[in-house]
Amino acid sequence: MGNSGNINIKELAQRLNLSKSTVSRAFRGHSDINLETKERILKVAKELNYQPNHHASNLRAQQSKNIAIIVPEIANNFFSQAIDGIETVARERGYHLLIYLTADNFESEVAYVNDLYNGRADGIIMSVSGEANDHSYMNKLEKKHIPLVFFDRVYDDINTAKVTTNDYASSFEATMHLIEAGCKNIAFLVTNKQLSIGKKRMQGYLDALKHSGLPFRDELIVDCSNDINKNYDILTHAFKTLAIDGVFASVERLAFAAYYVCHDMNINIPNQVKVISFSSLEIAPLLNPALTTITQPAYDMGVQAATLLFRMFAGEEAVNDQVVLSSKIITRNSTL
Amino acid sequence: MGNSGNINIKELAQRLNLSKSTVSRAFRGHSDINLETKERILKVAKELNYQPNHHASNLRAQQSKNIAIIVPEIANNFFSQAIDGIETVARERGYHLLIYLTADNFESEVAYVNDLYNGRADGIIMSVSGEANDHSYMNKLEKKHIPLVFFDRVYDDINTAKVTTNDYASSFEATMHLIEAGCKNIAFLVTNKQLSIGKKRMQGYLDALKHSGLPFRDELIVDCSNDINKNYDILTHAFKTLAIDGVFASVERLAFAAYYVCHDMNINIPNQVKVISFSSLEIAPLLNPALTTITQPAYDMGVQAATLLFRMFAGEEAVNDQVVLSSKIITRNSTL
DNA sequence: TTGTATGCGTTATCAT
DNA sequence: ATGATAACGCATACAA
Repeated sequence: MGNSGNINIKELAQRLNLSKSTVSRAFRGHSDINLETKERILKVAKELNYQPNHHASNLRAQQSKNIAIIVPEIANNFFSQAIDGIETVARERGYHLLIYLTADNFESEVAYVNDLYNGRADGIIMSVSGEANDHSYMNKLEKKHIPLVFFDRVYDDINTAKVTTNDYASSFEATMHLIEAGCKNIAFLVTNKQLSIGKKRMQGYLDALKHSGLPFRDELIVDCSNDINKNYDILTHAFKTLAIDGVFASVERLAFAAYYVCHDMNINIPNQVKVISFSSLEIAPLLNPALTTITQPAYDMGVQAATLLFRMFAGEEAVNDQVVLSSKIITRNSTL
Repeated sequence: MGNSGNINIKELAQRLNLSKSTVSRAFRGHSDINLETKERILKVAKELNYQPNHHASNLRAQQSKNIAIIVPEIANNFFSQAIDGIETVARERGYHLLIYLTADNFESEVAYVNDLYNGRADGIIMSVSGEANDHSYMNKLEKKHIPLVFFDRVYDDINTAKVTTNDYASSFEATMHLIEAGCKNIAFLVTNKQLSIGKKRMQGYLDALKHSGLPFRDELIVDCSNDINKNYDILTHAFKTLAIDGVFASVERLAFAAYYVCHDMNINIPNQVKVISFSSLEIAPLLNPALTTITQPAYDMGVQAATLLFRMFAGEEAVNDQVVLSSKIITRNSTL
């Protein structure tokens, strides 16, 4: 038997009475090779379960056919749908997907990126962690010629391709929607005010208030955490003290927290408080009450991000490409 | 400048006036090396962004430090939570995660598995596609010494480590719950009757009927698809014709479909129809009405699956390990 | 059309 | 403690 099941090109060539090069040619597209020889090789290869070793091939080719996806979390409607989109494009092109979860931890993010300088991935698609820090470390990627595409949550100061949605405009619109529904004390729920995405959404909120002549109250910007229990407490306190009659959640998770709190405090949605939220939840209509959402084209964003990355692989200077897709506000009972 | 940003061990050694071997030693744990030399090497390496090439290292070591995860879909509460669990364990051990989505397509599954014989991954964690077919092709993995762990959706005839939940028992219990709530005509919603997981859950349903002396009606086994519109039609027809007063959804998605249909047909849940479902939805309490669920420990299953895989990496004969975790029935308003 | 030889970047063995 | 060298498995340039 020998080392059963670990046949390499050399052994295969011996069994076929051919040279390694000829066998190799059978597996590559180009290079001349006799059709019959090729078929004979492939047939035996299949029988013996031979496949060219990935590391050896890639060491020569200096590429991995891997794409690294770095996201804060995966158990999240938005990100899982986006990954789905990336997968569709990557699979078409024969690329593989590596997944990294930062849990919004900046150190993890840095560690992952640093771990990708070694050829494990040919490119990176990333939605950045929530923490505000020095991210110049990312510039090293450029030096290594590893293409990078940001999506949704981006670092504005890093010069690379980006796929985002019209956060400012839809936030403005969402806030106007609440105002038109009669809300006067609208809370804006954020997880991280510093993050560019939080800023843009907040700016839309602020400008809508101003546009409508409503006063801005700093307390109504409710800075939440990633901890579900803490958020419950934060929101409970907010509802107790702020006379809130409208909630704009910049992130799905915070809308759910608001639902739980309102339920427990016997606050009726939408009669006493109206709620709108960024959300990719497909069953938003099934909630009690059905949630009015600003729905981002998550899947499509993934497709676009992957497409940009492949453009960069092809040598096109896509670094400056900024794709902006539109979110859609879907009105449901929570803002009736 | 030269080929900027693509420094290798040879160049690094030259700049340091050292040999490749010494530089290499600085990066590996073992082998003797002068501490000062080591620090000097690491310092310069960091400055130049040098990292040992992944393909070269792995070609030598004959391993990739990659784990392949093959699942039907990722935009799914259960699977994304399970992946989260796998990630936690894998990250701890310095392993990377490759993700493959089969969309319940058997050909894709086969293609992916076949694509993993080449060293790209050291092991596979898999939840199988829904189609019933000949899966003996998987035995090749064993020959290649690529450890395999199934979770949740398994092929019973493939002899390898498995992580599942007590599907039969919890299905029995779930059905009993409906019966005790007064249901007489309980529909069982499946996506694929052939798949082992569907069978086990169905058996629990059947035995509970028998146990309670309720008649079994074949029409009440409602075979659904993966297409959301088709399911809507199938269920609408079922509700129109079968006098259903209870629904047991073997899969989350089908419970949602039932919710939509009931809403549109003005069927009140739980007054006219009670609904229970396998589900990993974290916001089940927020649904209208709150959904009674059989909740699988998704995250934990991922952790267990990964742990088993590492045990196999370590050479332990875990092939026969069958971990069975318990699901939990959480009663909510949909079965009140 | 096929074979020979070299190098991809690393690490382990053996020498010094 | 450090250096020279072979080998991991493959794919190409060149020779035949």
